[in-house]
Amino acid sequence: MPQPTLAVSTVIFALRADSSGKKTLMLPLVQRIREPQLGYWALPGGPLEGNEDLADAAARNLRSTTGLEPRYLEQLYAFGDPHRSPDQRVVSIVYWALVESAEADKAFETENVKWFAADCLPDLAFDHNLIVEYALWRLRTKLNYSRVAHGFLGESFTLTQLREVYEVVLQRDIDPANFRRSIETSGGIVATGTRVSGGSHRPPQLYTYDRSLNLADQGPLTRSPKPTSEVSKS
Amino acid sequence: MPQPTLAVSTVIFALRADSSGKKTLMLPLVQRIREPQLGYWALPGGPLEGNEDLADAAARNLRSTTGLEPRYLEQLYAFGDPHRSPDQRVVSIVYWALVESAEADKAFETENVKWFAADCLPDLAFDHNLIVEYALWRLRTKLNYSRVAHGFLGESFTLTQLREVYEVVLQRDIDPANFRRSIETSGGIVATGTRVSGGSHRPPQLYTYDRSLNLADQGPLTRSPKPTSEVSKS
DNA sequence: CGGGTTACTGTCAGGTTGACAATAAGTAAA
DNA sequence: TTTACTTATTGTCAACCTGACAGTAACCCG
Repeated sequence: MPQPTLAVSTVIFALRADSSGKKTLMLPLVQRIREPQLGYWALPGGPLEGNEDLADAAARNLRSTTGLEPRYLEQLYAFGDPHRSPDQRVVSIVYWALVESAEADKAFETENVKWFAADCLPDLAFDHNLIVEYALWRLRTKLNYSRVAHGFLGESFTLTQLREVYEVVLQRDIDPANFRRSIETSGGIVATGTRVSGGSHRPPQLYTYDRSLNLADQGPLTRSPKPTSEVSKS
Repeated sequence: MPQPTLAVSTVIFALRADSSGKKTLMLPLVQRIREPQLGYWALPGGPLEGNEDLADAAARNLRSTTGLEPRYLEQLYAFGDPHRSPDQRVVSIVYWALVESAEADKAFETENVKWFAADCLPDLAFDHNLIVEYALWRLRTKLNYSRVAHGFLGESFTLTQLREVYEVVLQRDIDPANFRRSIETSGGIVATGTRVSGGSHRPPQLYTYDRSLNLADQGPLTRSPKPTSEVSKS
């Protein structure tokens, strides 16, 4: 009895402007260029190579698909239903990733790679609709109790930018005052002191995530934060 | 380049009396009878067979290890570090399971299968210490926002039994009055009307989990509850 | 300098939570 | 039979958290 084929795929999320210009949660898909499911859109993925860690394999095909580095990468689930691929048995270990908005706009798009709005997908290859649905659920759930939101943003950001991430992903308006309070009390964020001028309004302050805290919330699996010499600075 | 070997293992939890008679969170381990890591204790597991779903494979080796049916079974994580097994590349898809206390006591124990207290394990084979640590973290985390606790109990139970599950797993005392209130308001539990007599105190009421709700909390992955004809009963 | 816009602070009512007092309903001992 | 003991169950209260929203601050632009 042959061993099942092992593949690694990734659900890549970014906030980008959709066709109407509104910031939307989007993900890149690739069009299948061979059977089975030729022509269908699918999650980027491929076989596990050589001596590569699972997460590295995910990062690699994220890079080859979008040309970008993920700011957040986490294992989602292993899908192994015997009939999820018509011909041969394939077990897919799926990761989900967040990439920064600013850079995601620079990502290449080709004939066979397109970005789709996460809540408005066509029929995808295999069980990939279910996979995306689950990734979306995980992202939304996790936004509420951990700090994944920074995966969509750059090094520093205003509270309004951070709030916008929540609003777009959770699809509801959030009171700016209450948002500020809850973020400030739950900690993990540090004011840089610098402000963004230029808007025709009071200039907002820039914040950074506190790297001395590790709130990725994966328990014992979390790689311990690299020992930065900055810890003693404050 | 050979495909990595794919294996399925399971962390099985049950509440059982330890040597001193105290209810403890325990798990069964098997002793390795071949290289690599001969003699070390390890999680029960084995290769994926034929046309079997991943969860079925986990359930199968849970049955063959403990002789019991799990009351709860969920995928934990796929471990694929290239060096986790010395000789060949093995990717393990690990599940975690809860079995009912009453029955767990009937489970067979042999020379090569023993139960260990979850918080007091020897050095295990491969990366299995890390795996158990993560499973334990997941169990404790999940106890707080979902209804997994019933996986340790039978069909019906008193609130004290339910509370005891929380106390043993989370290793802290819980106020019975507050526990009752929080369980009652969060719902999902139904009084059966019958009481347990025999104790030298006021007889407690028996409760059942409300099967019409699905609070396993796996989002879209949750198999929808079997359409029972009982739904229309109430 | 005044209007427009967003940043930020303050307040208040309602809900939730933990600590703990009080009562209920059994068994067992006196 | 009455009292003691044990757990079940209900009630109360203060501290805290949250959502709604009013009010002030600081910038740009005309």
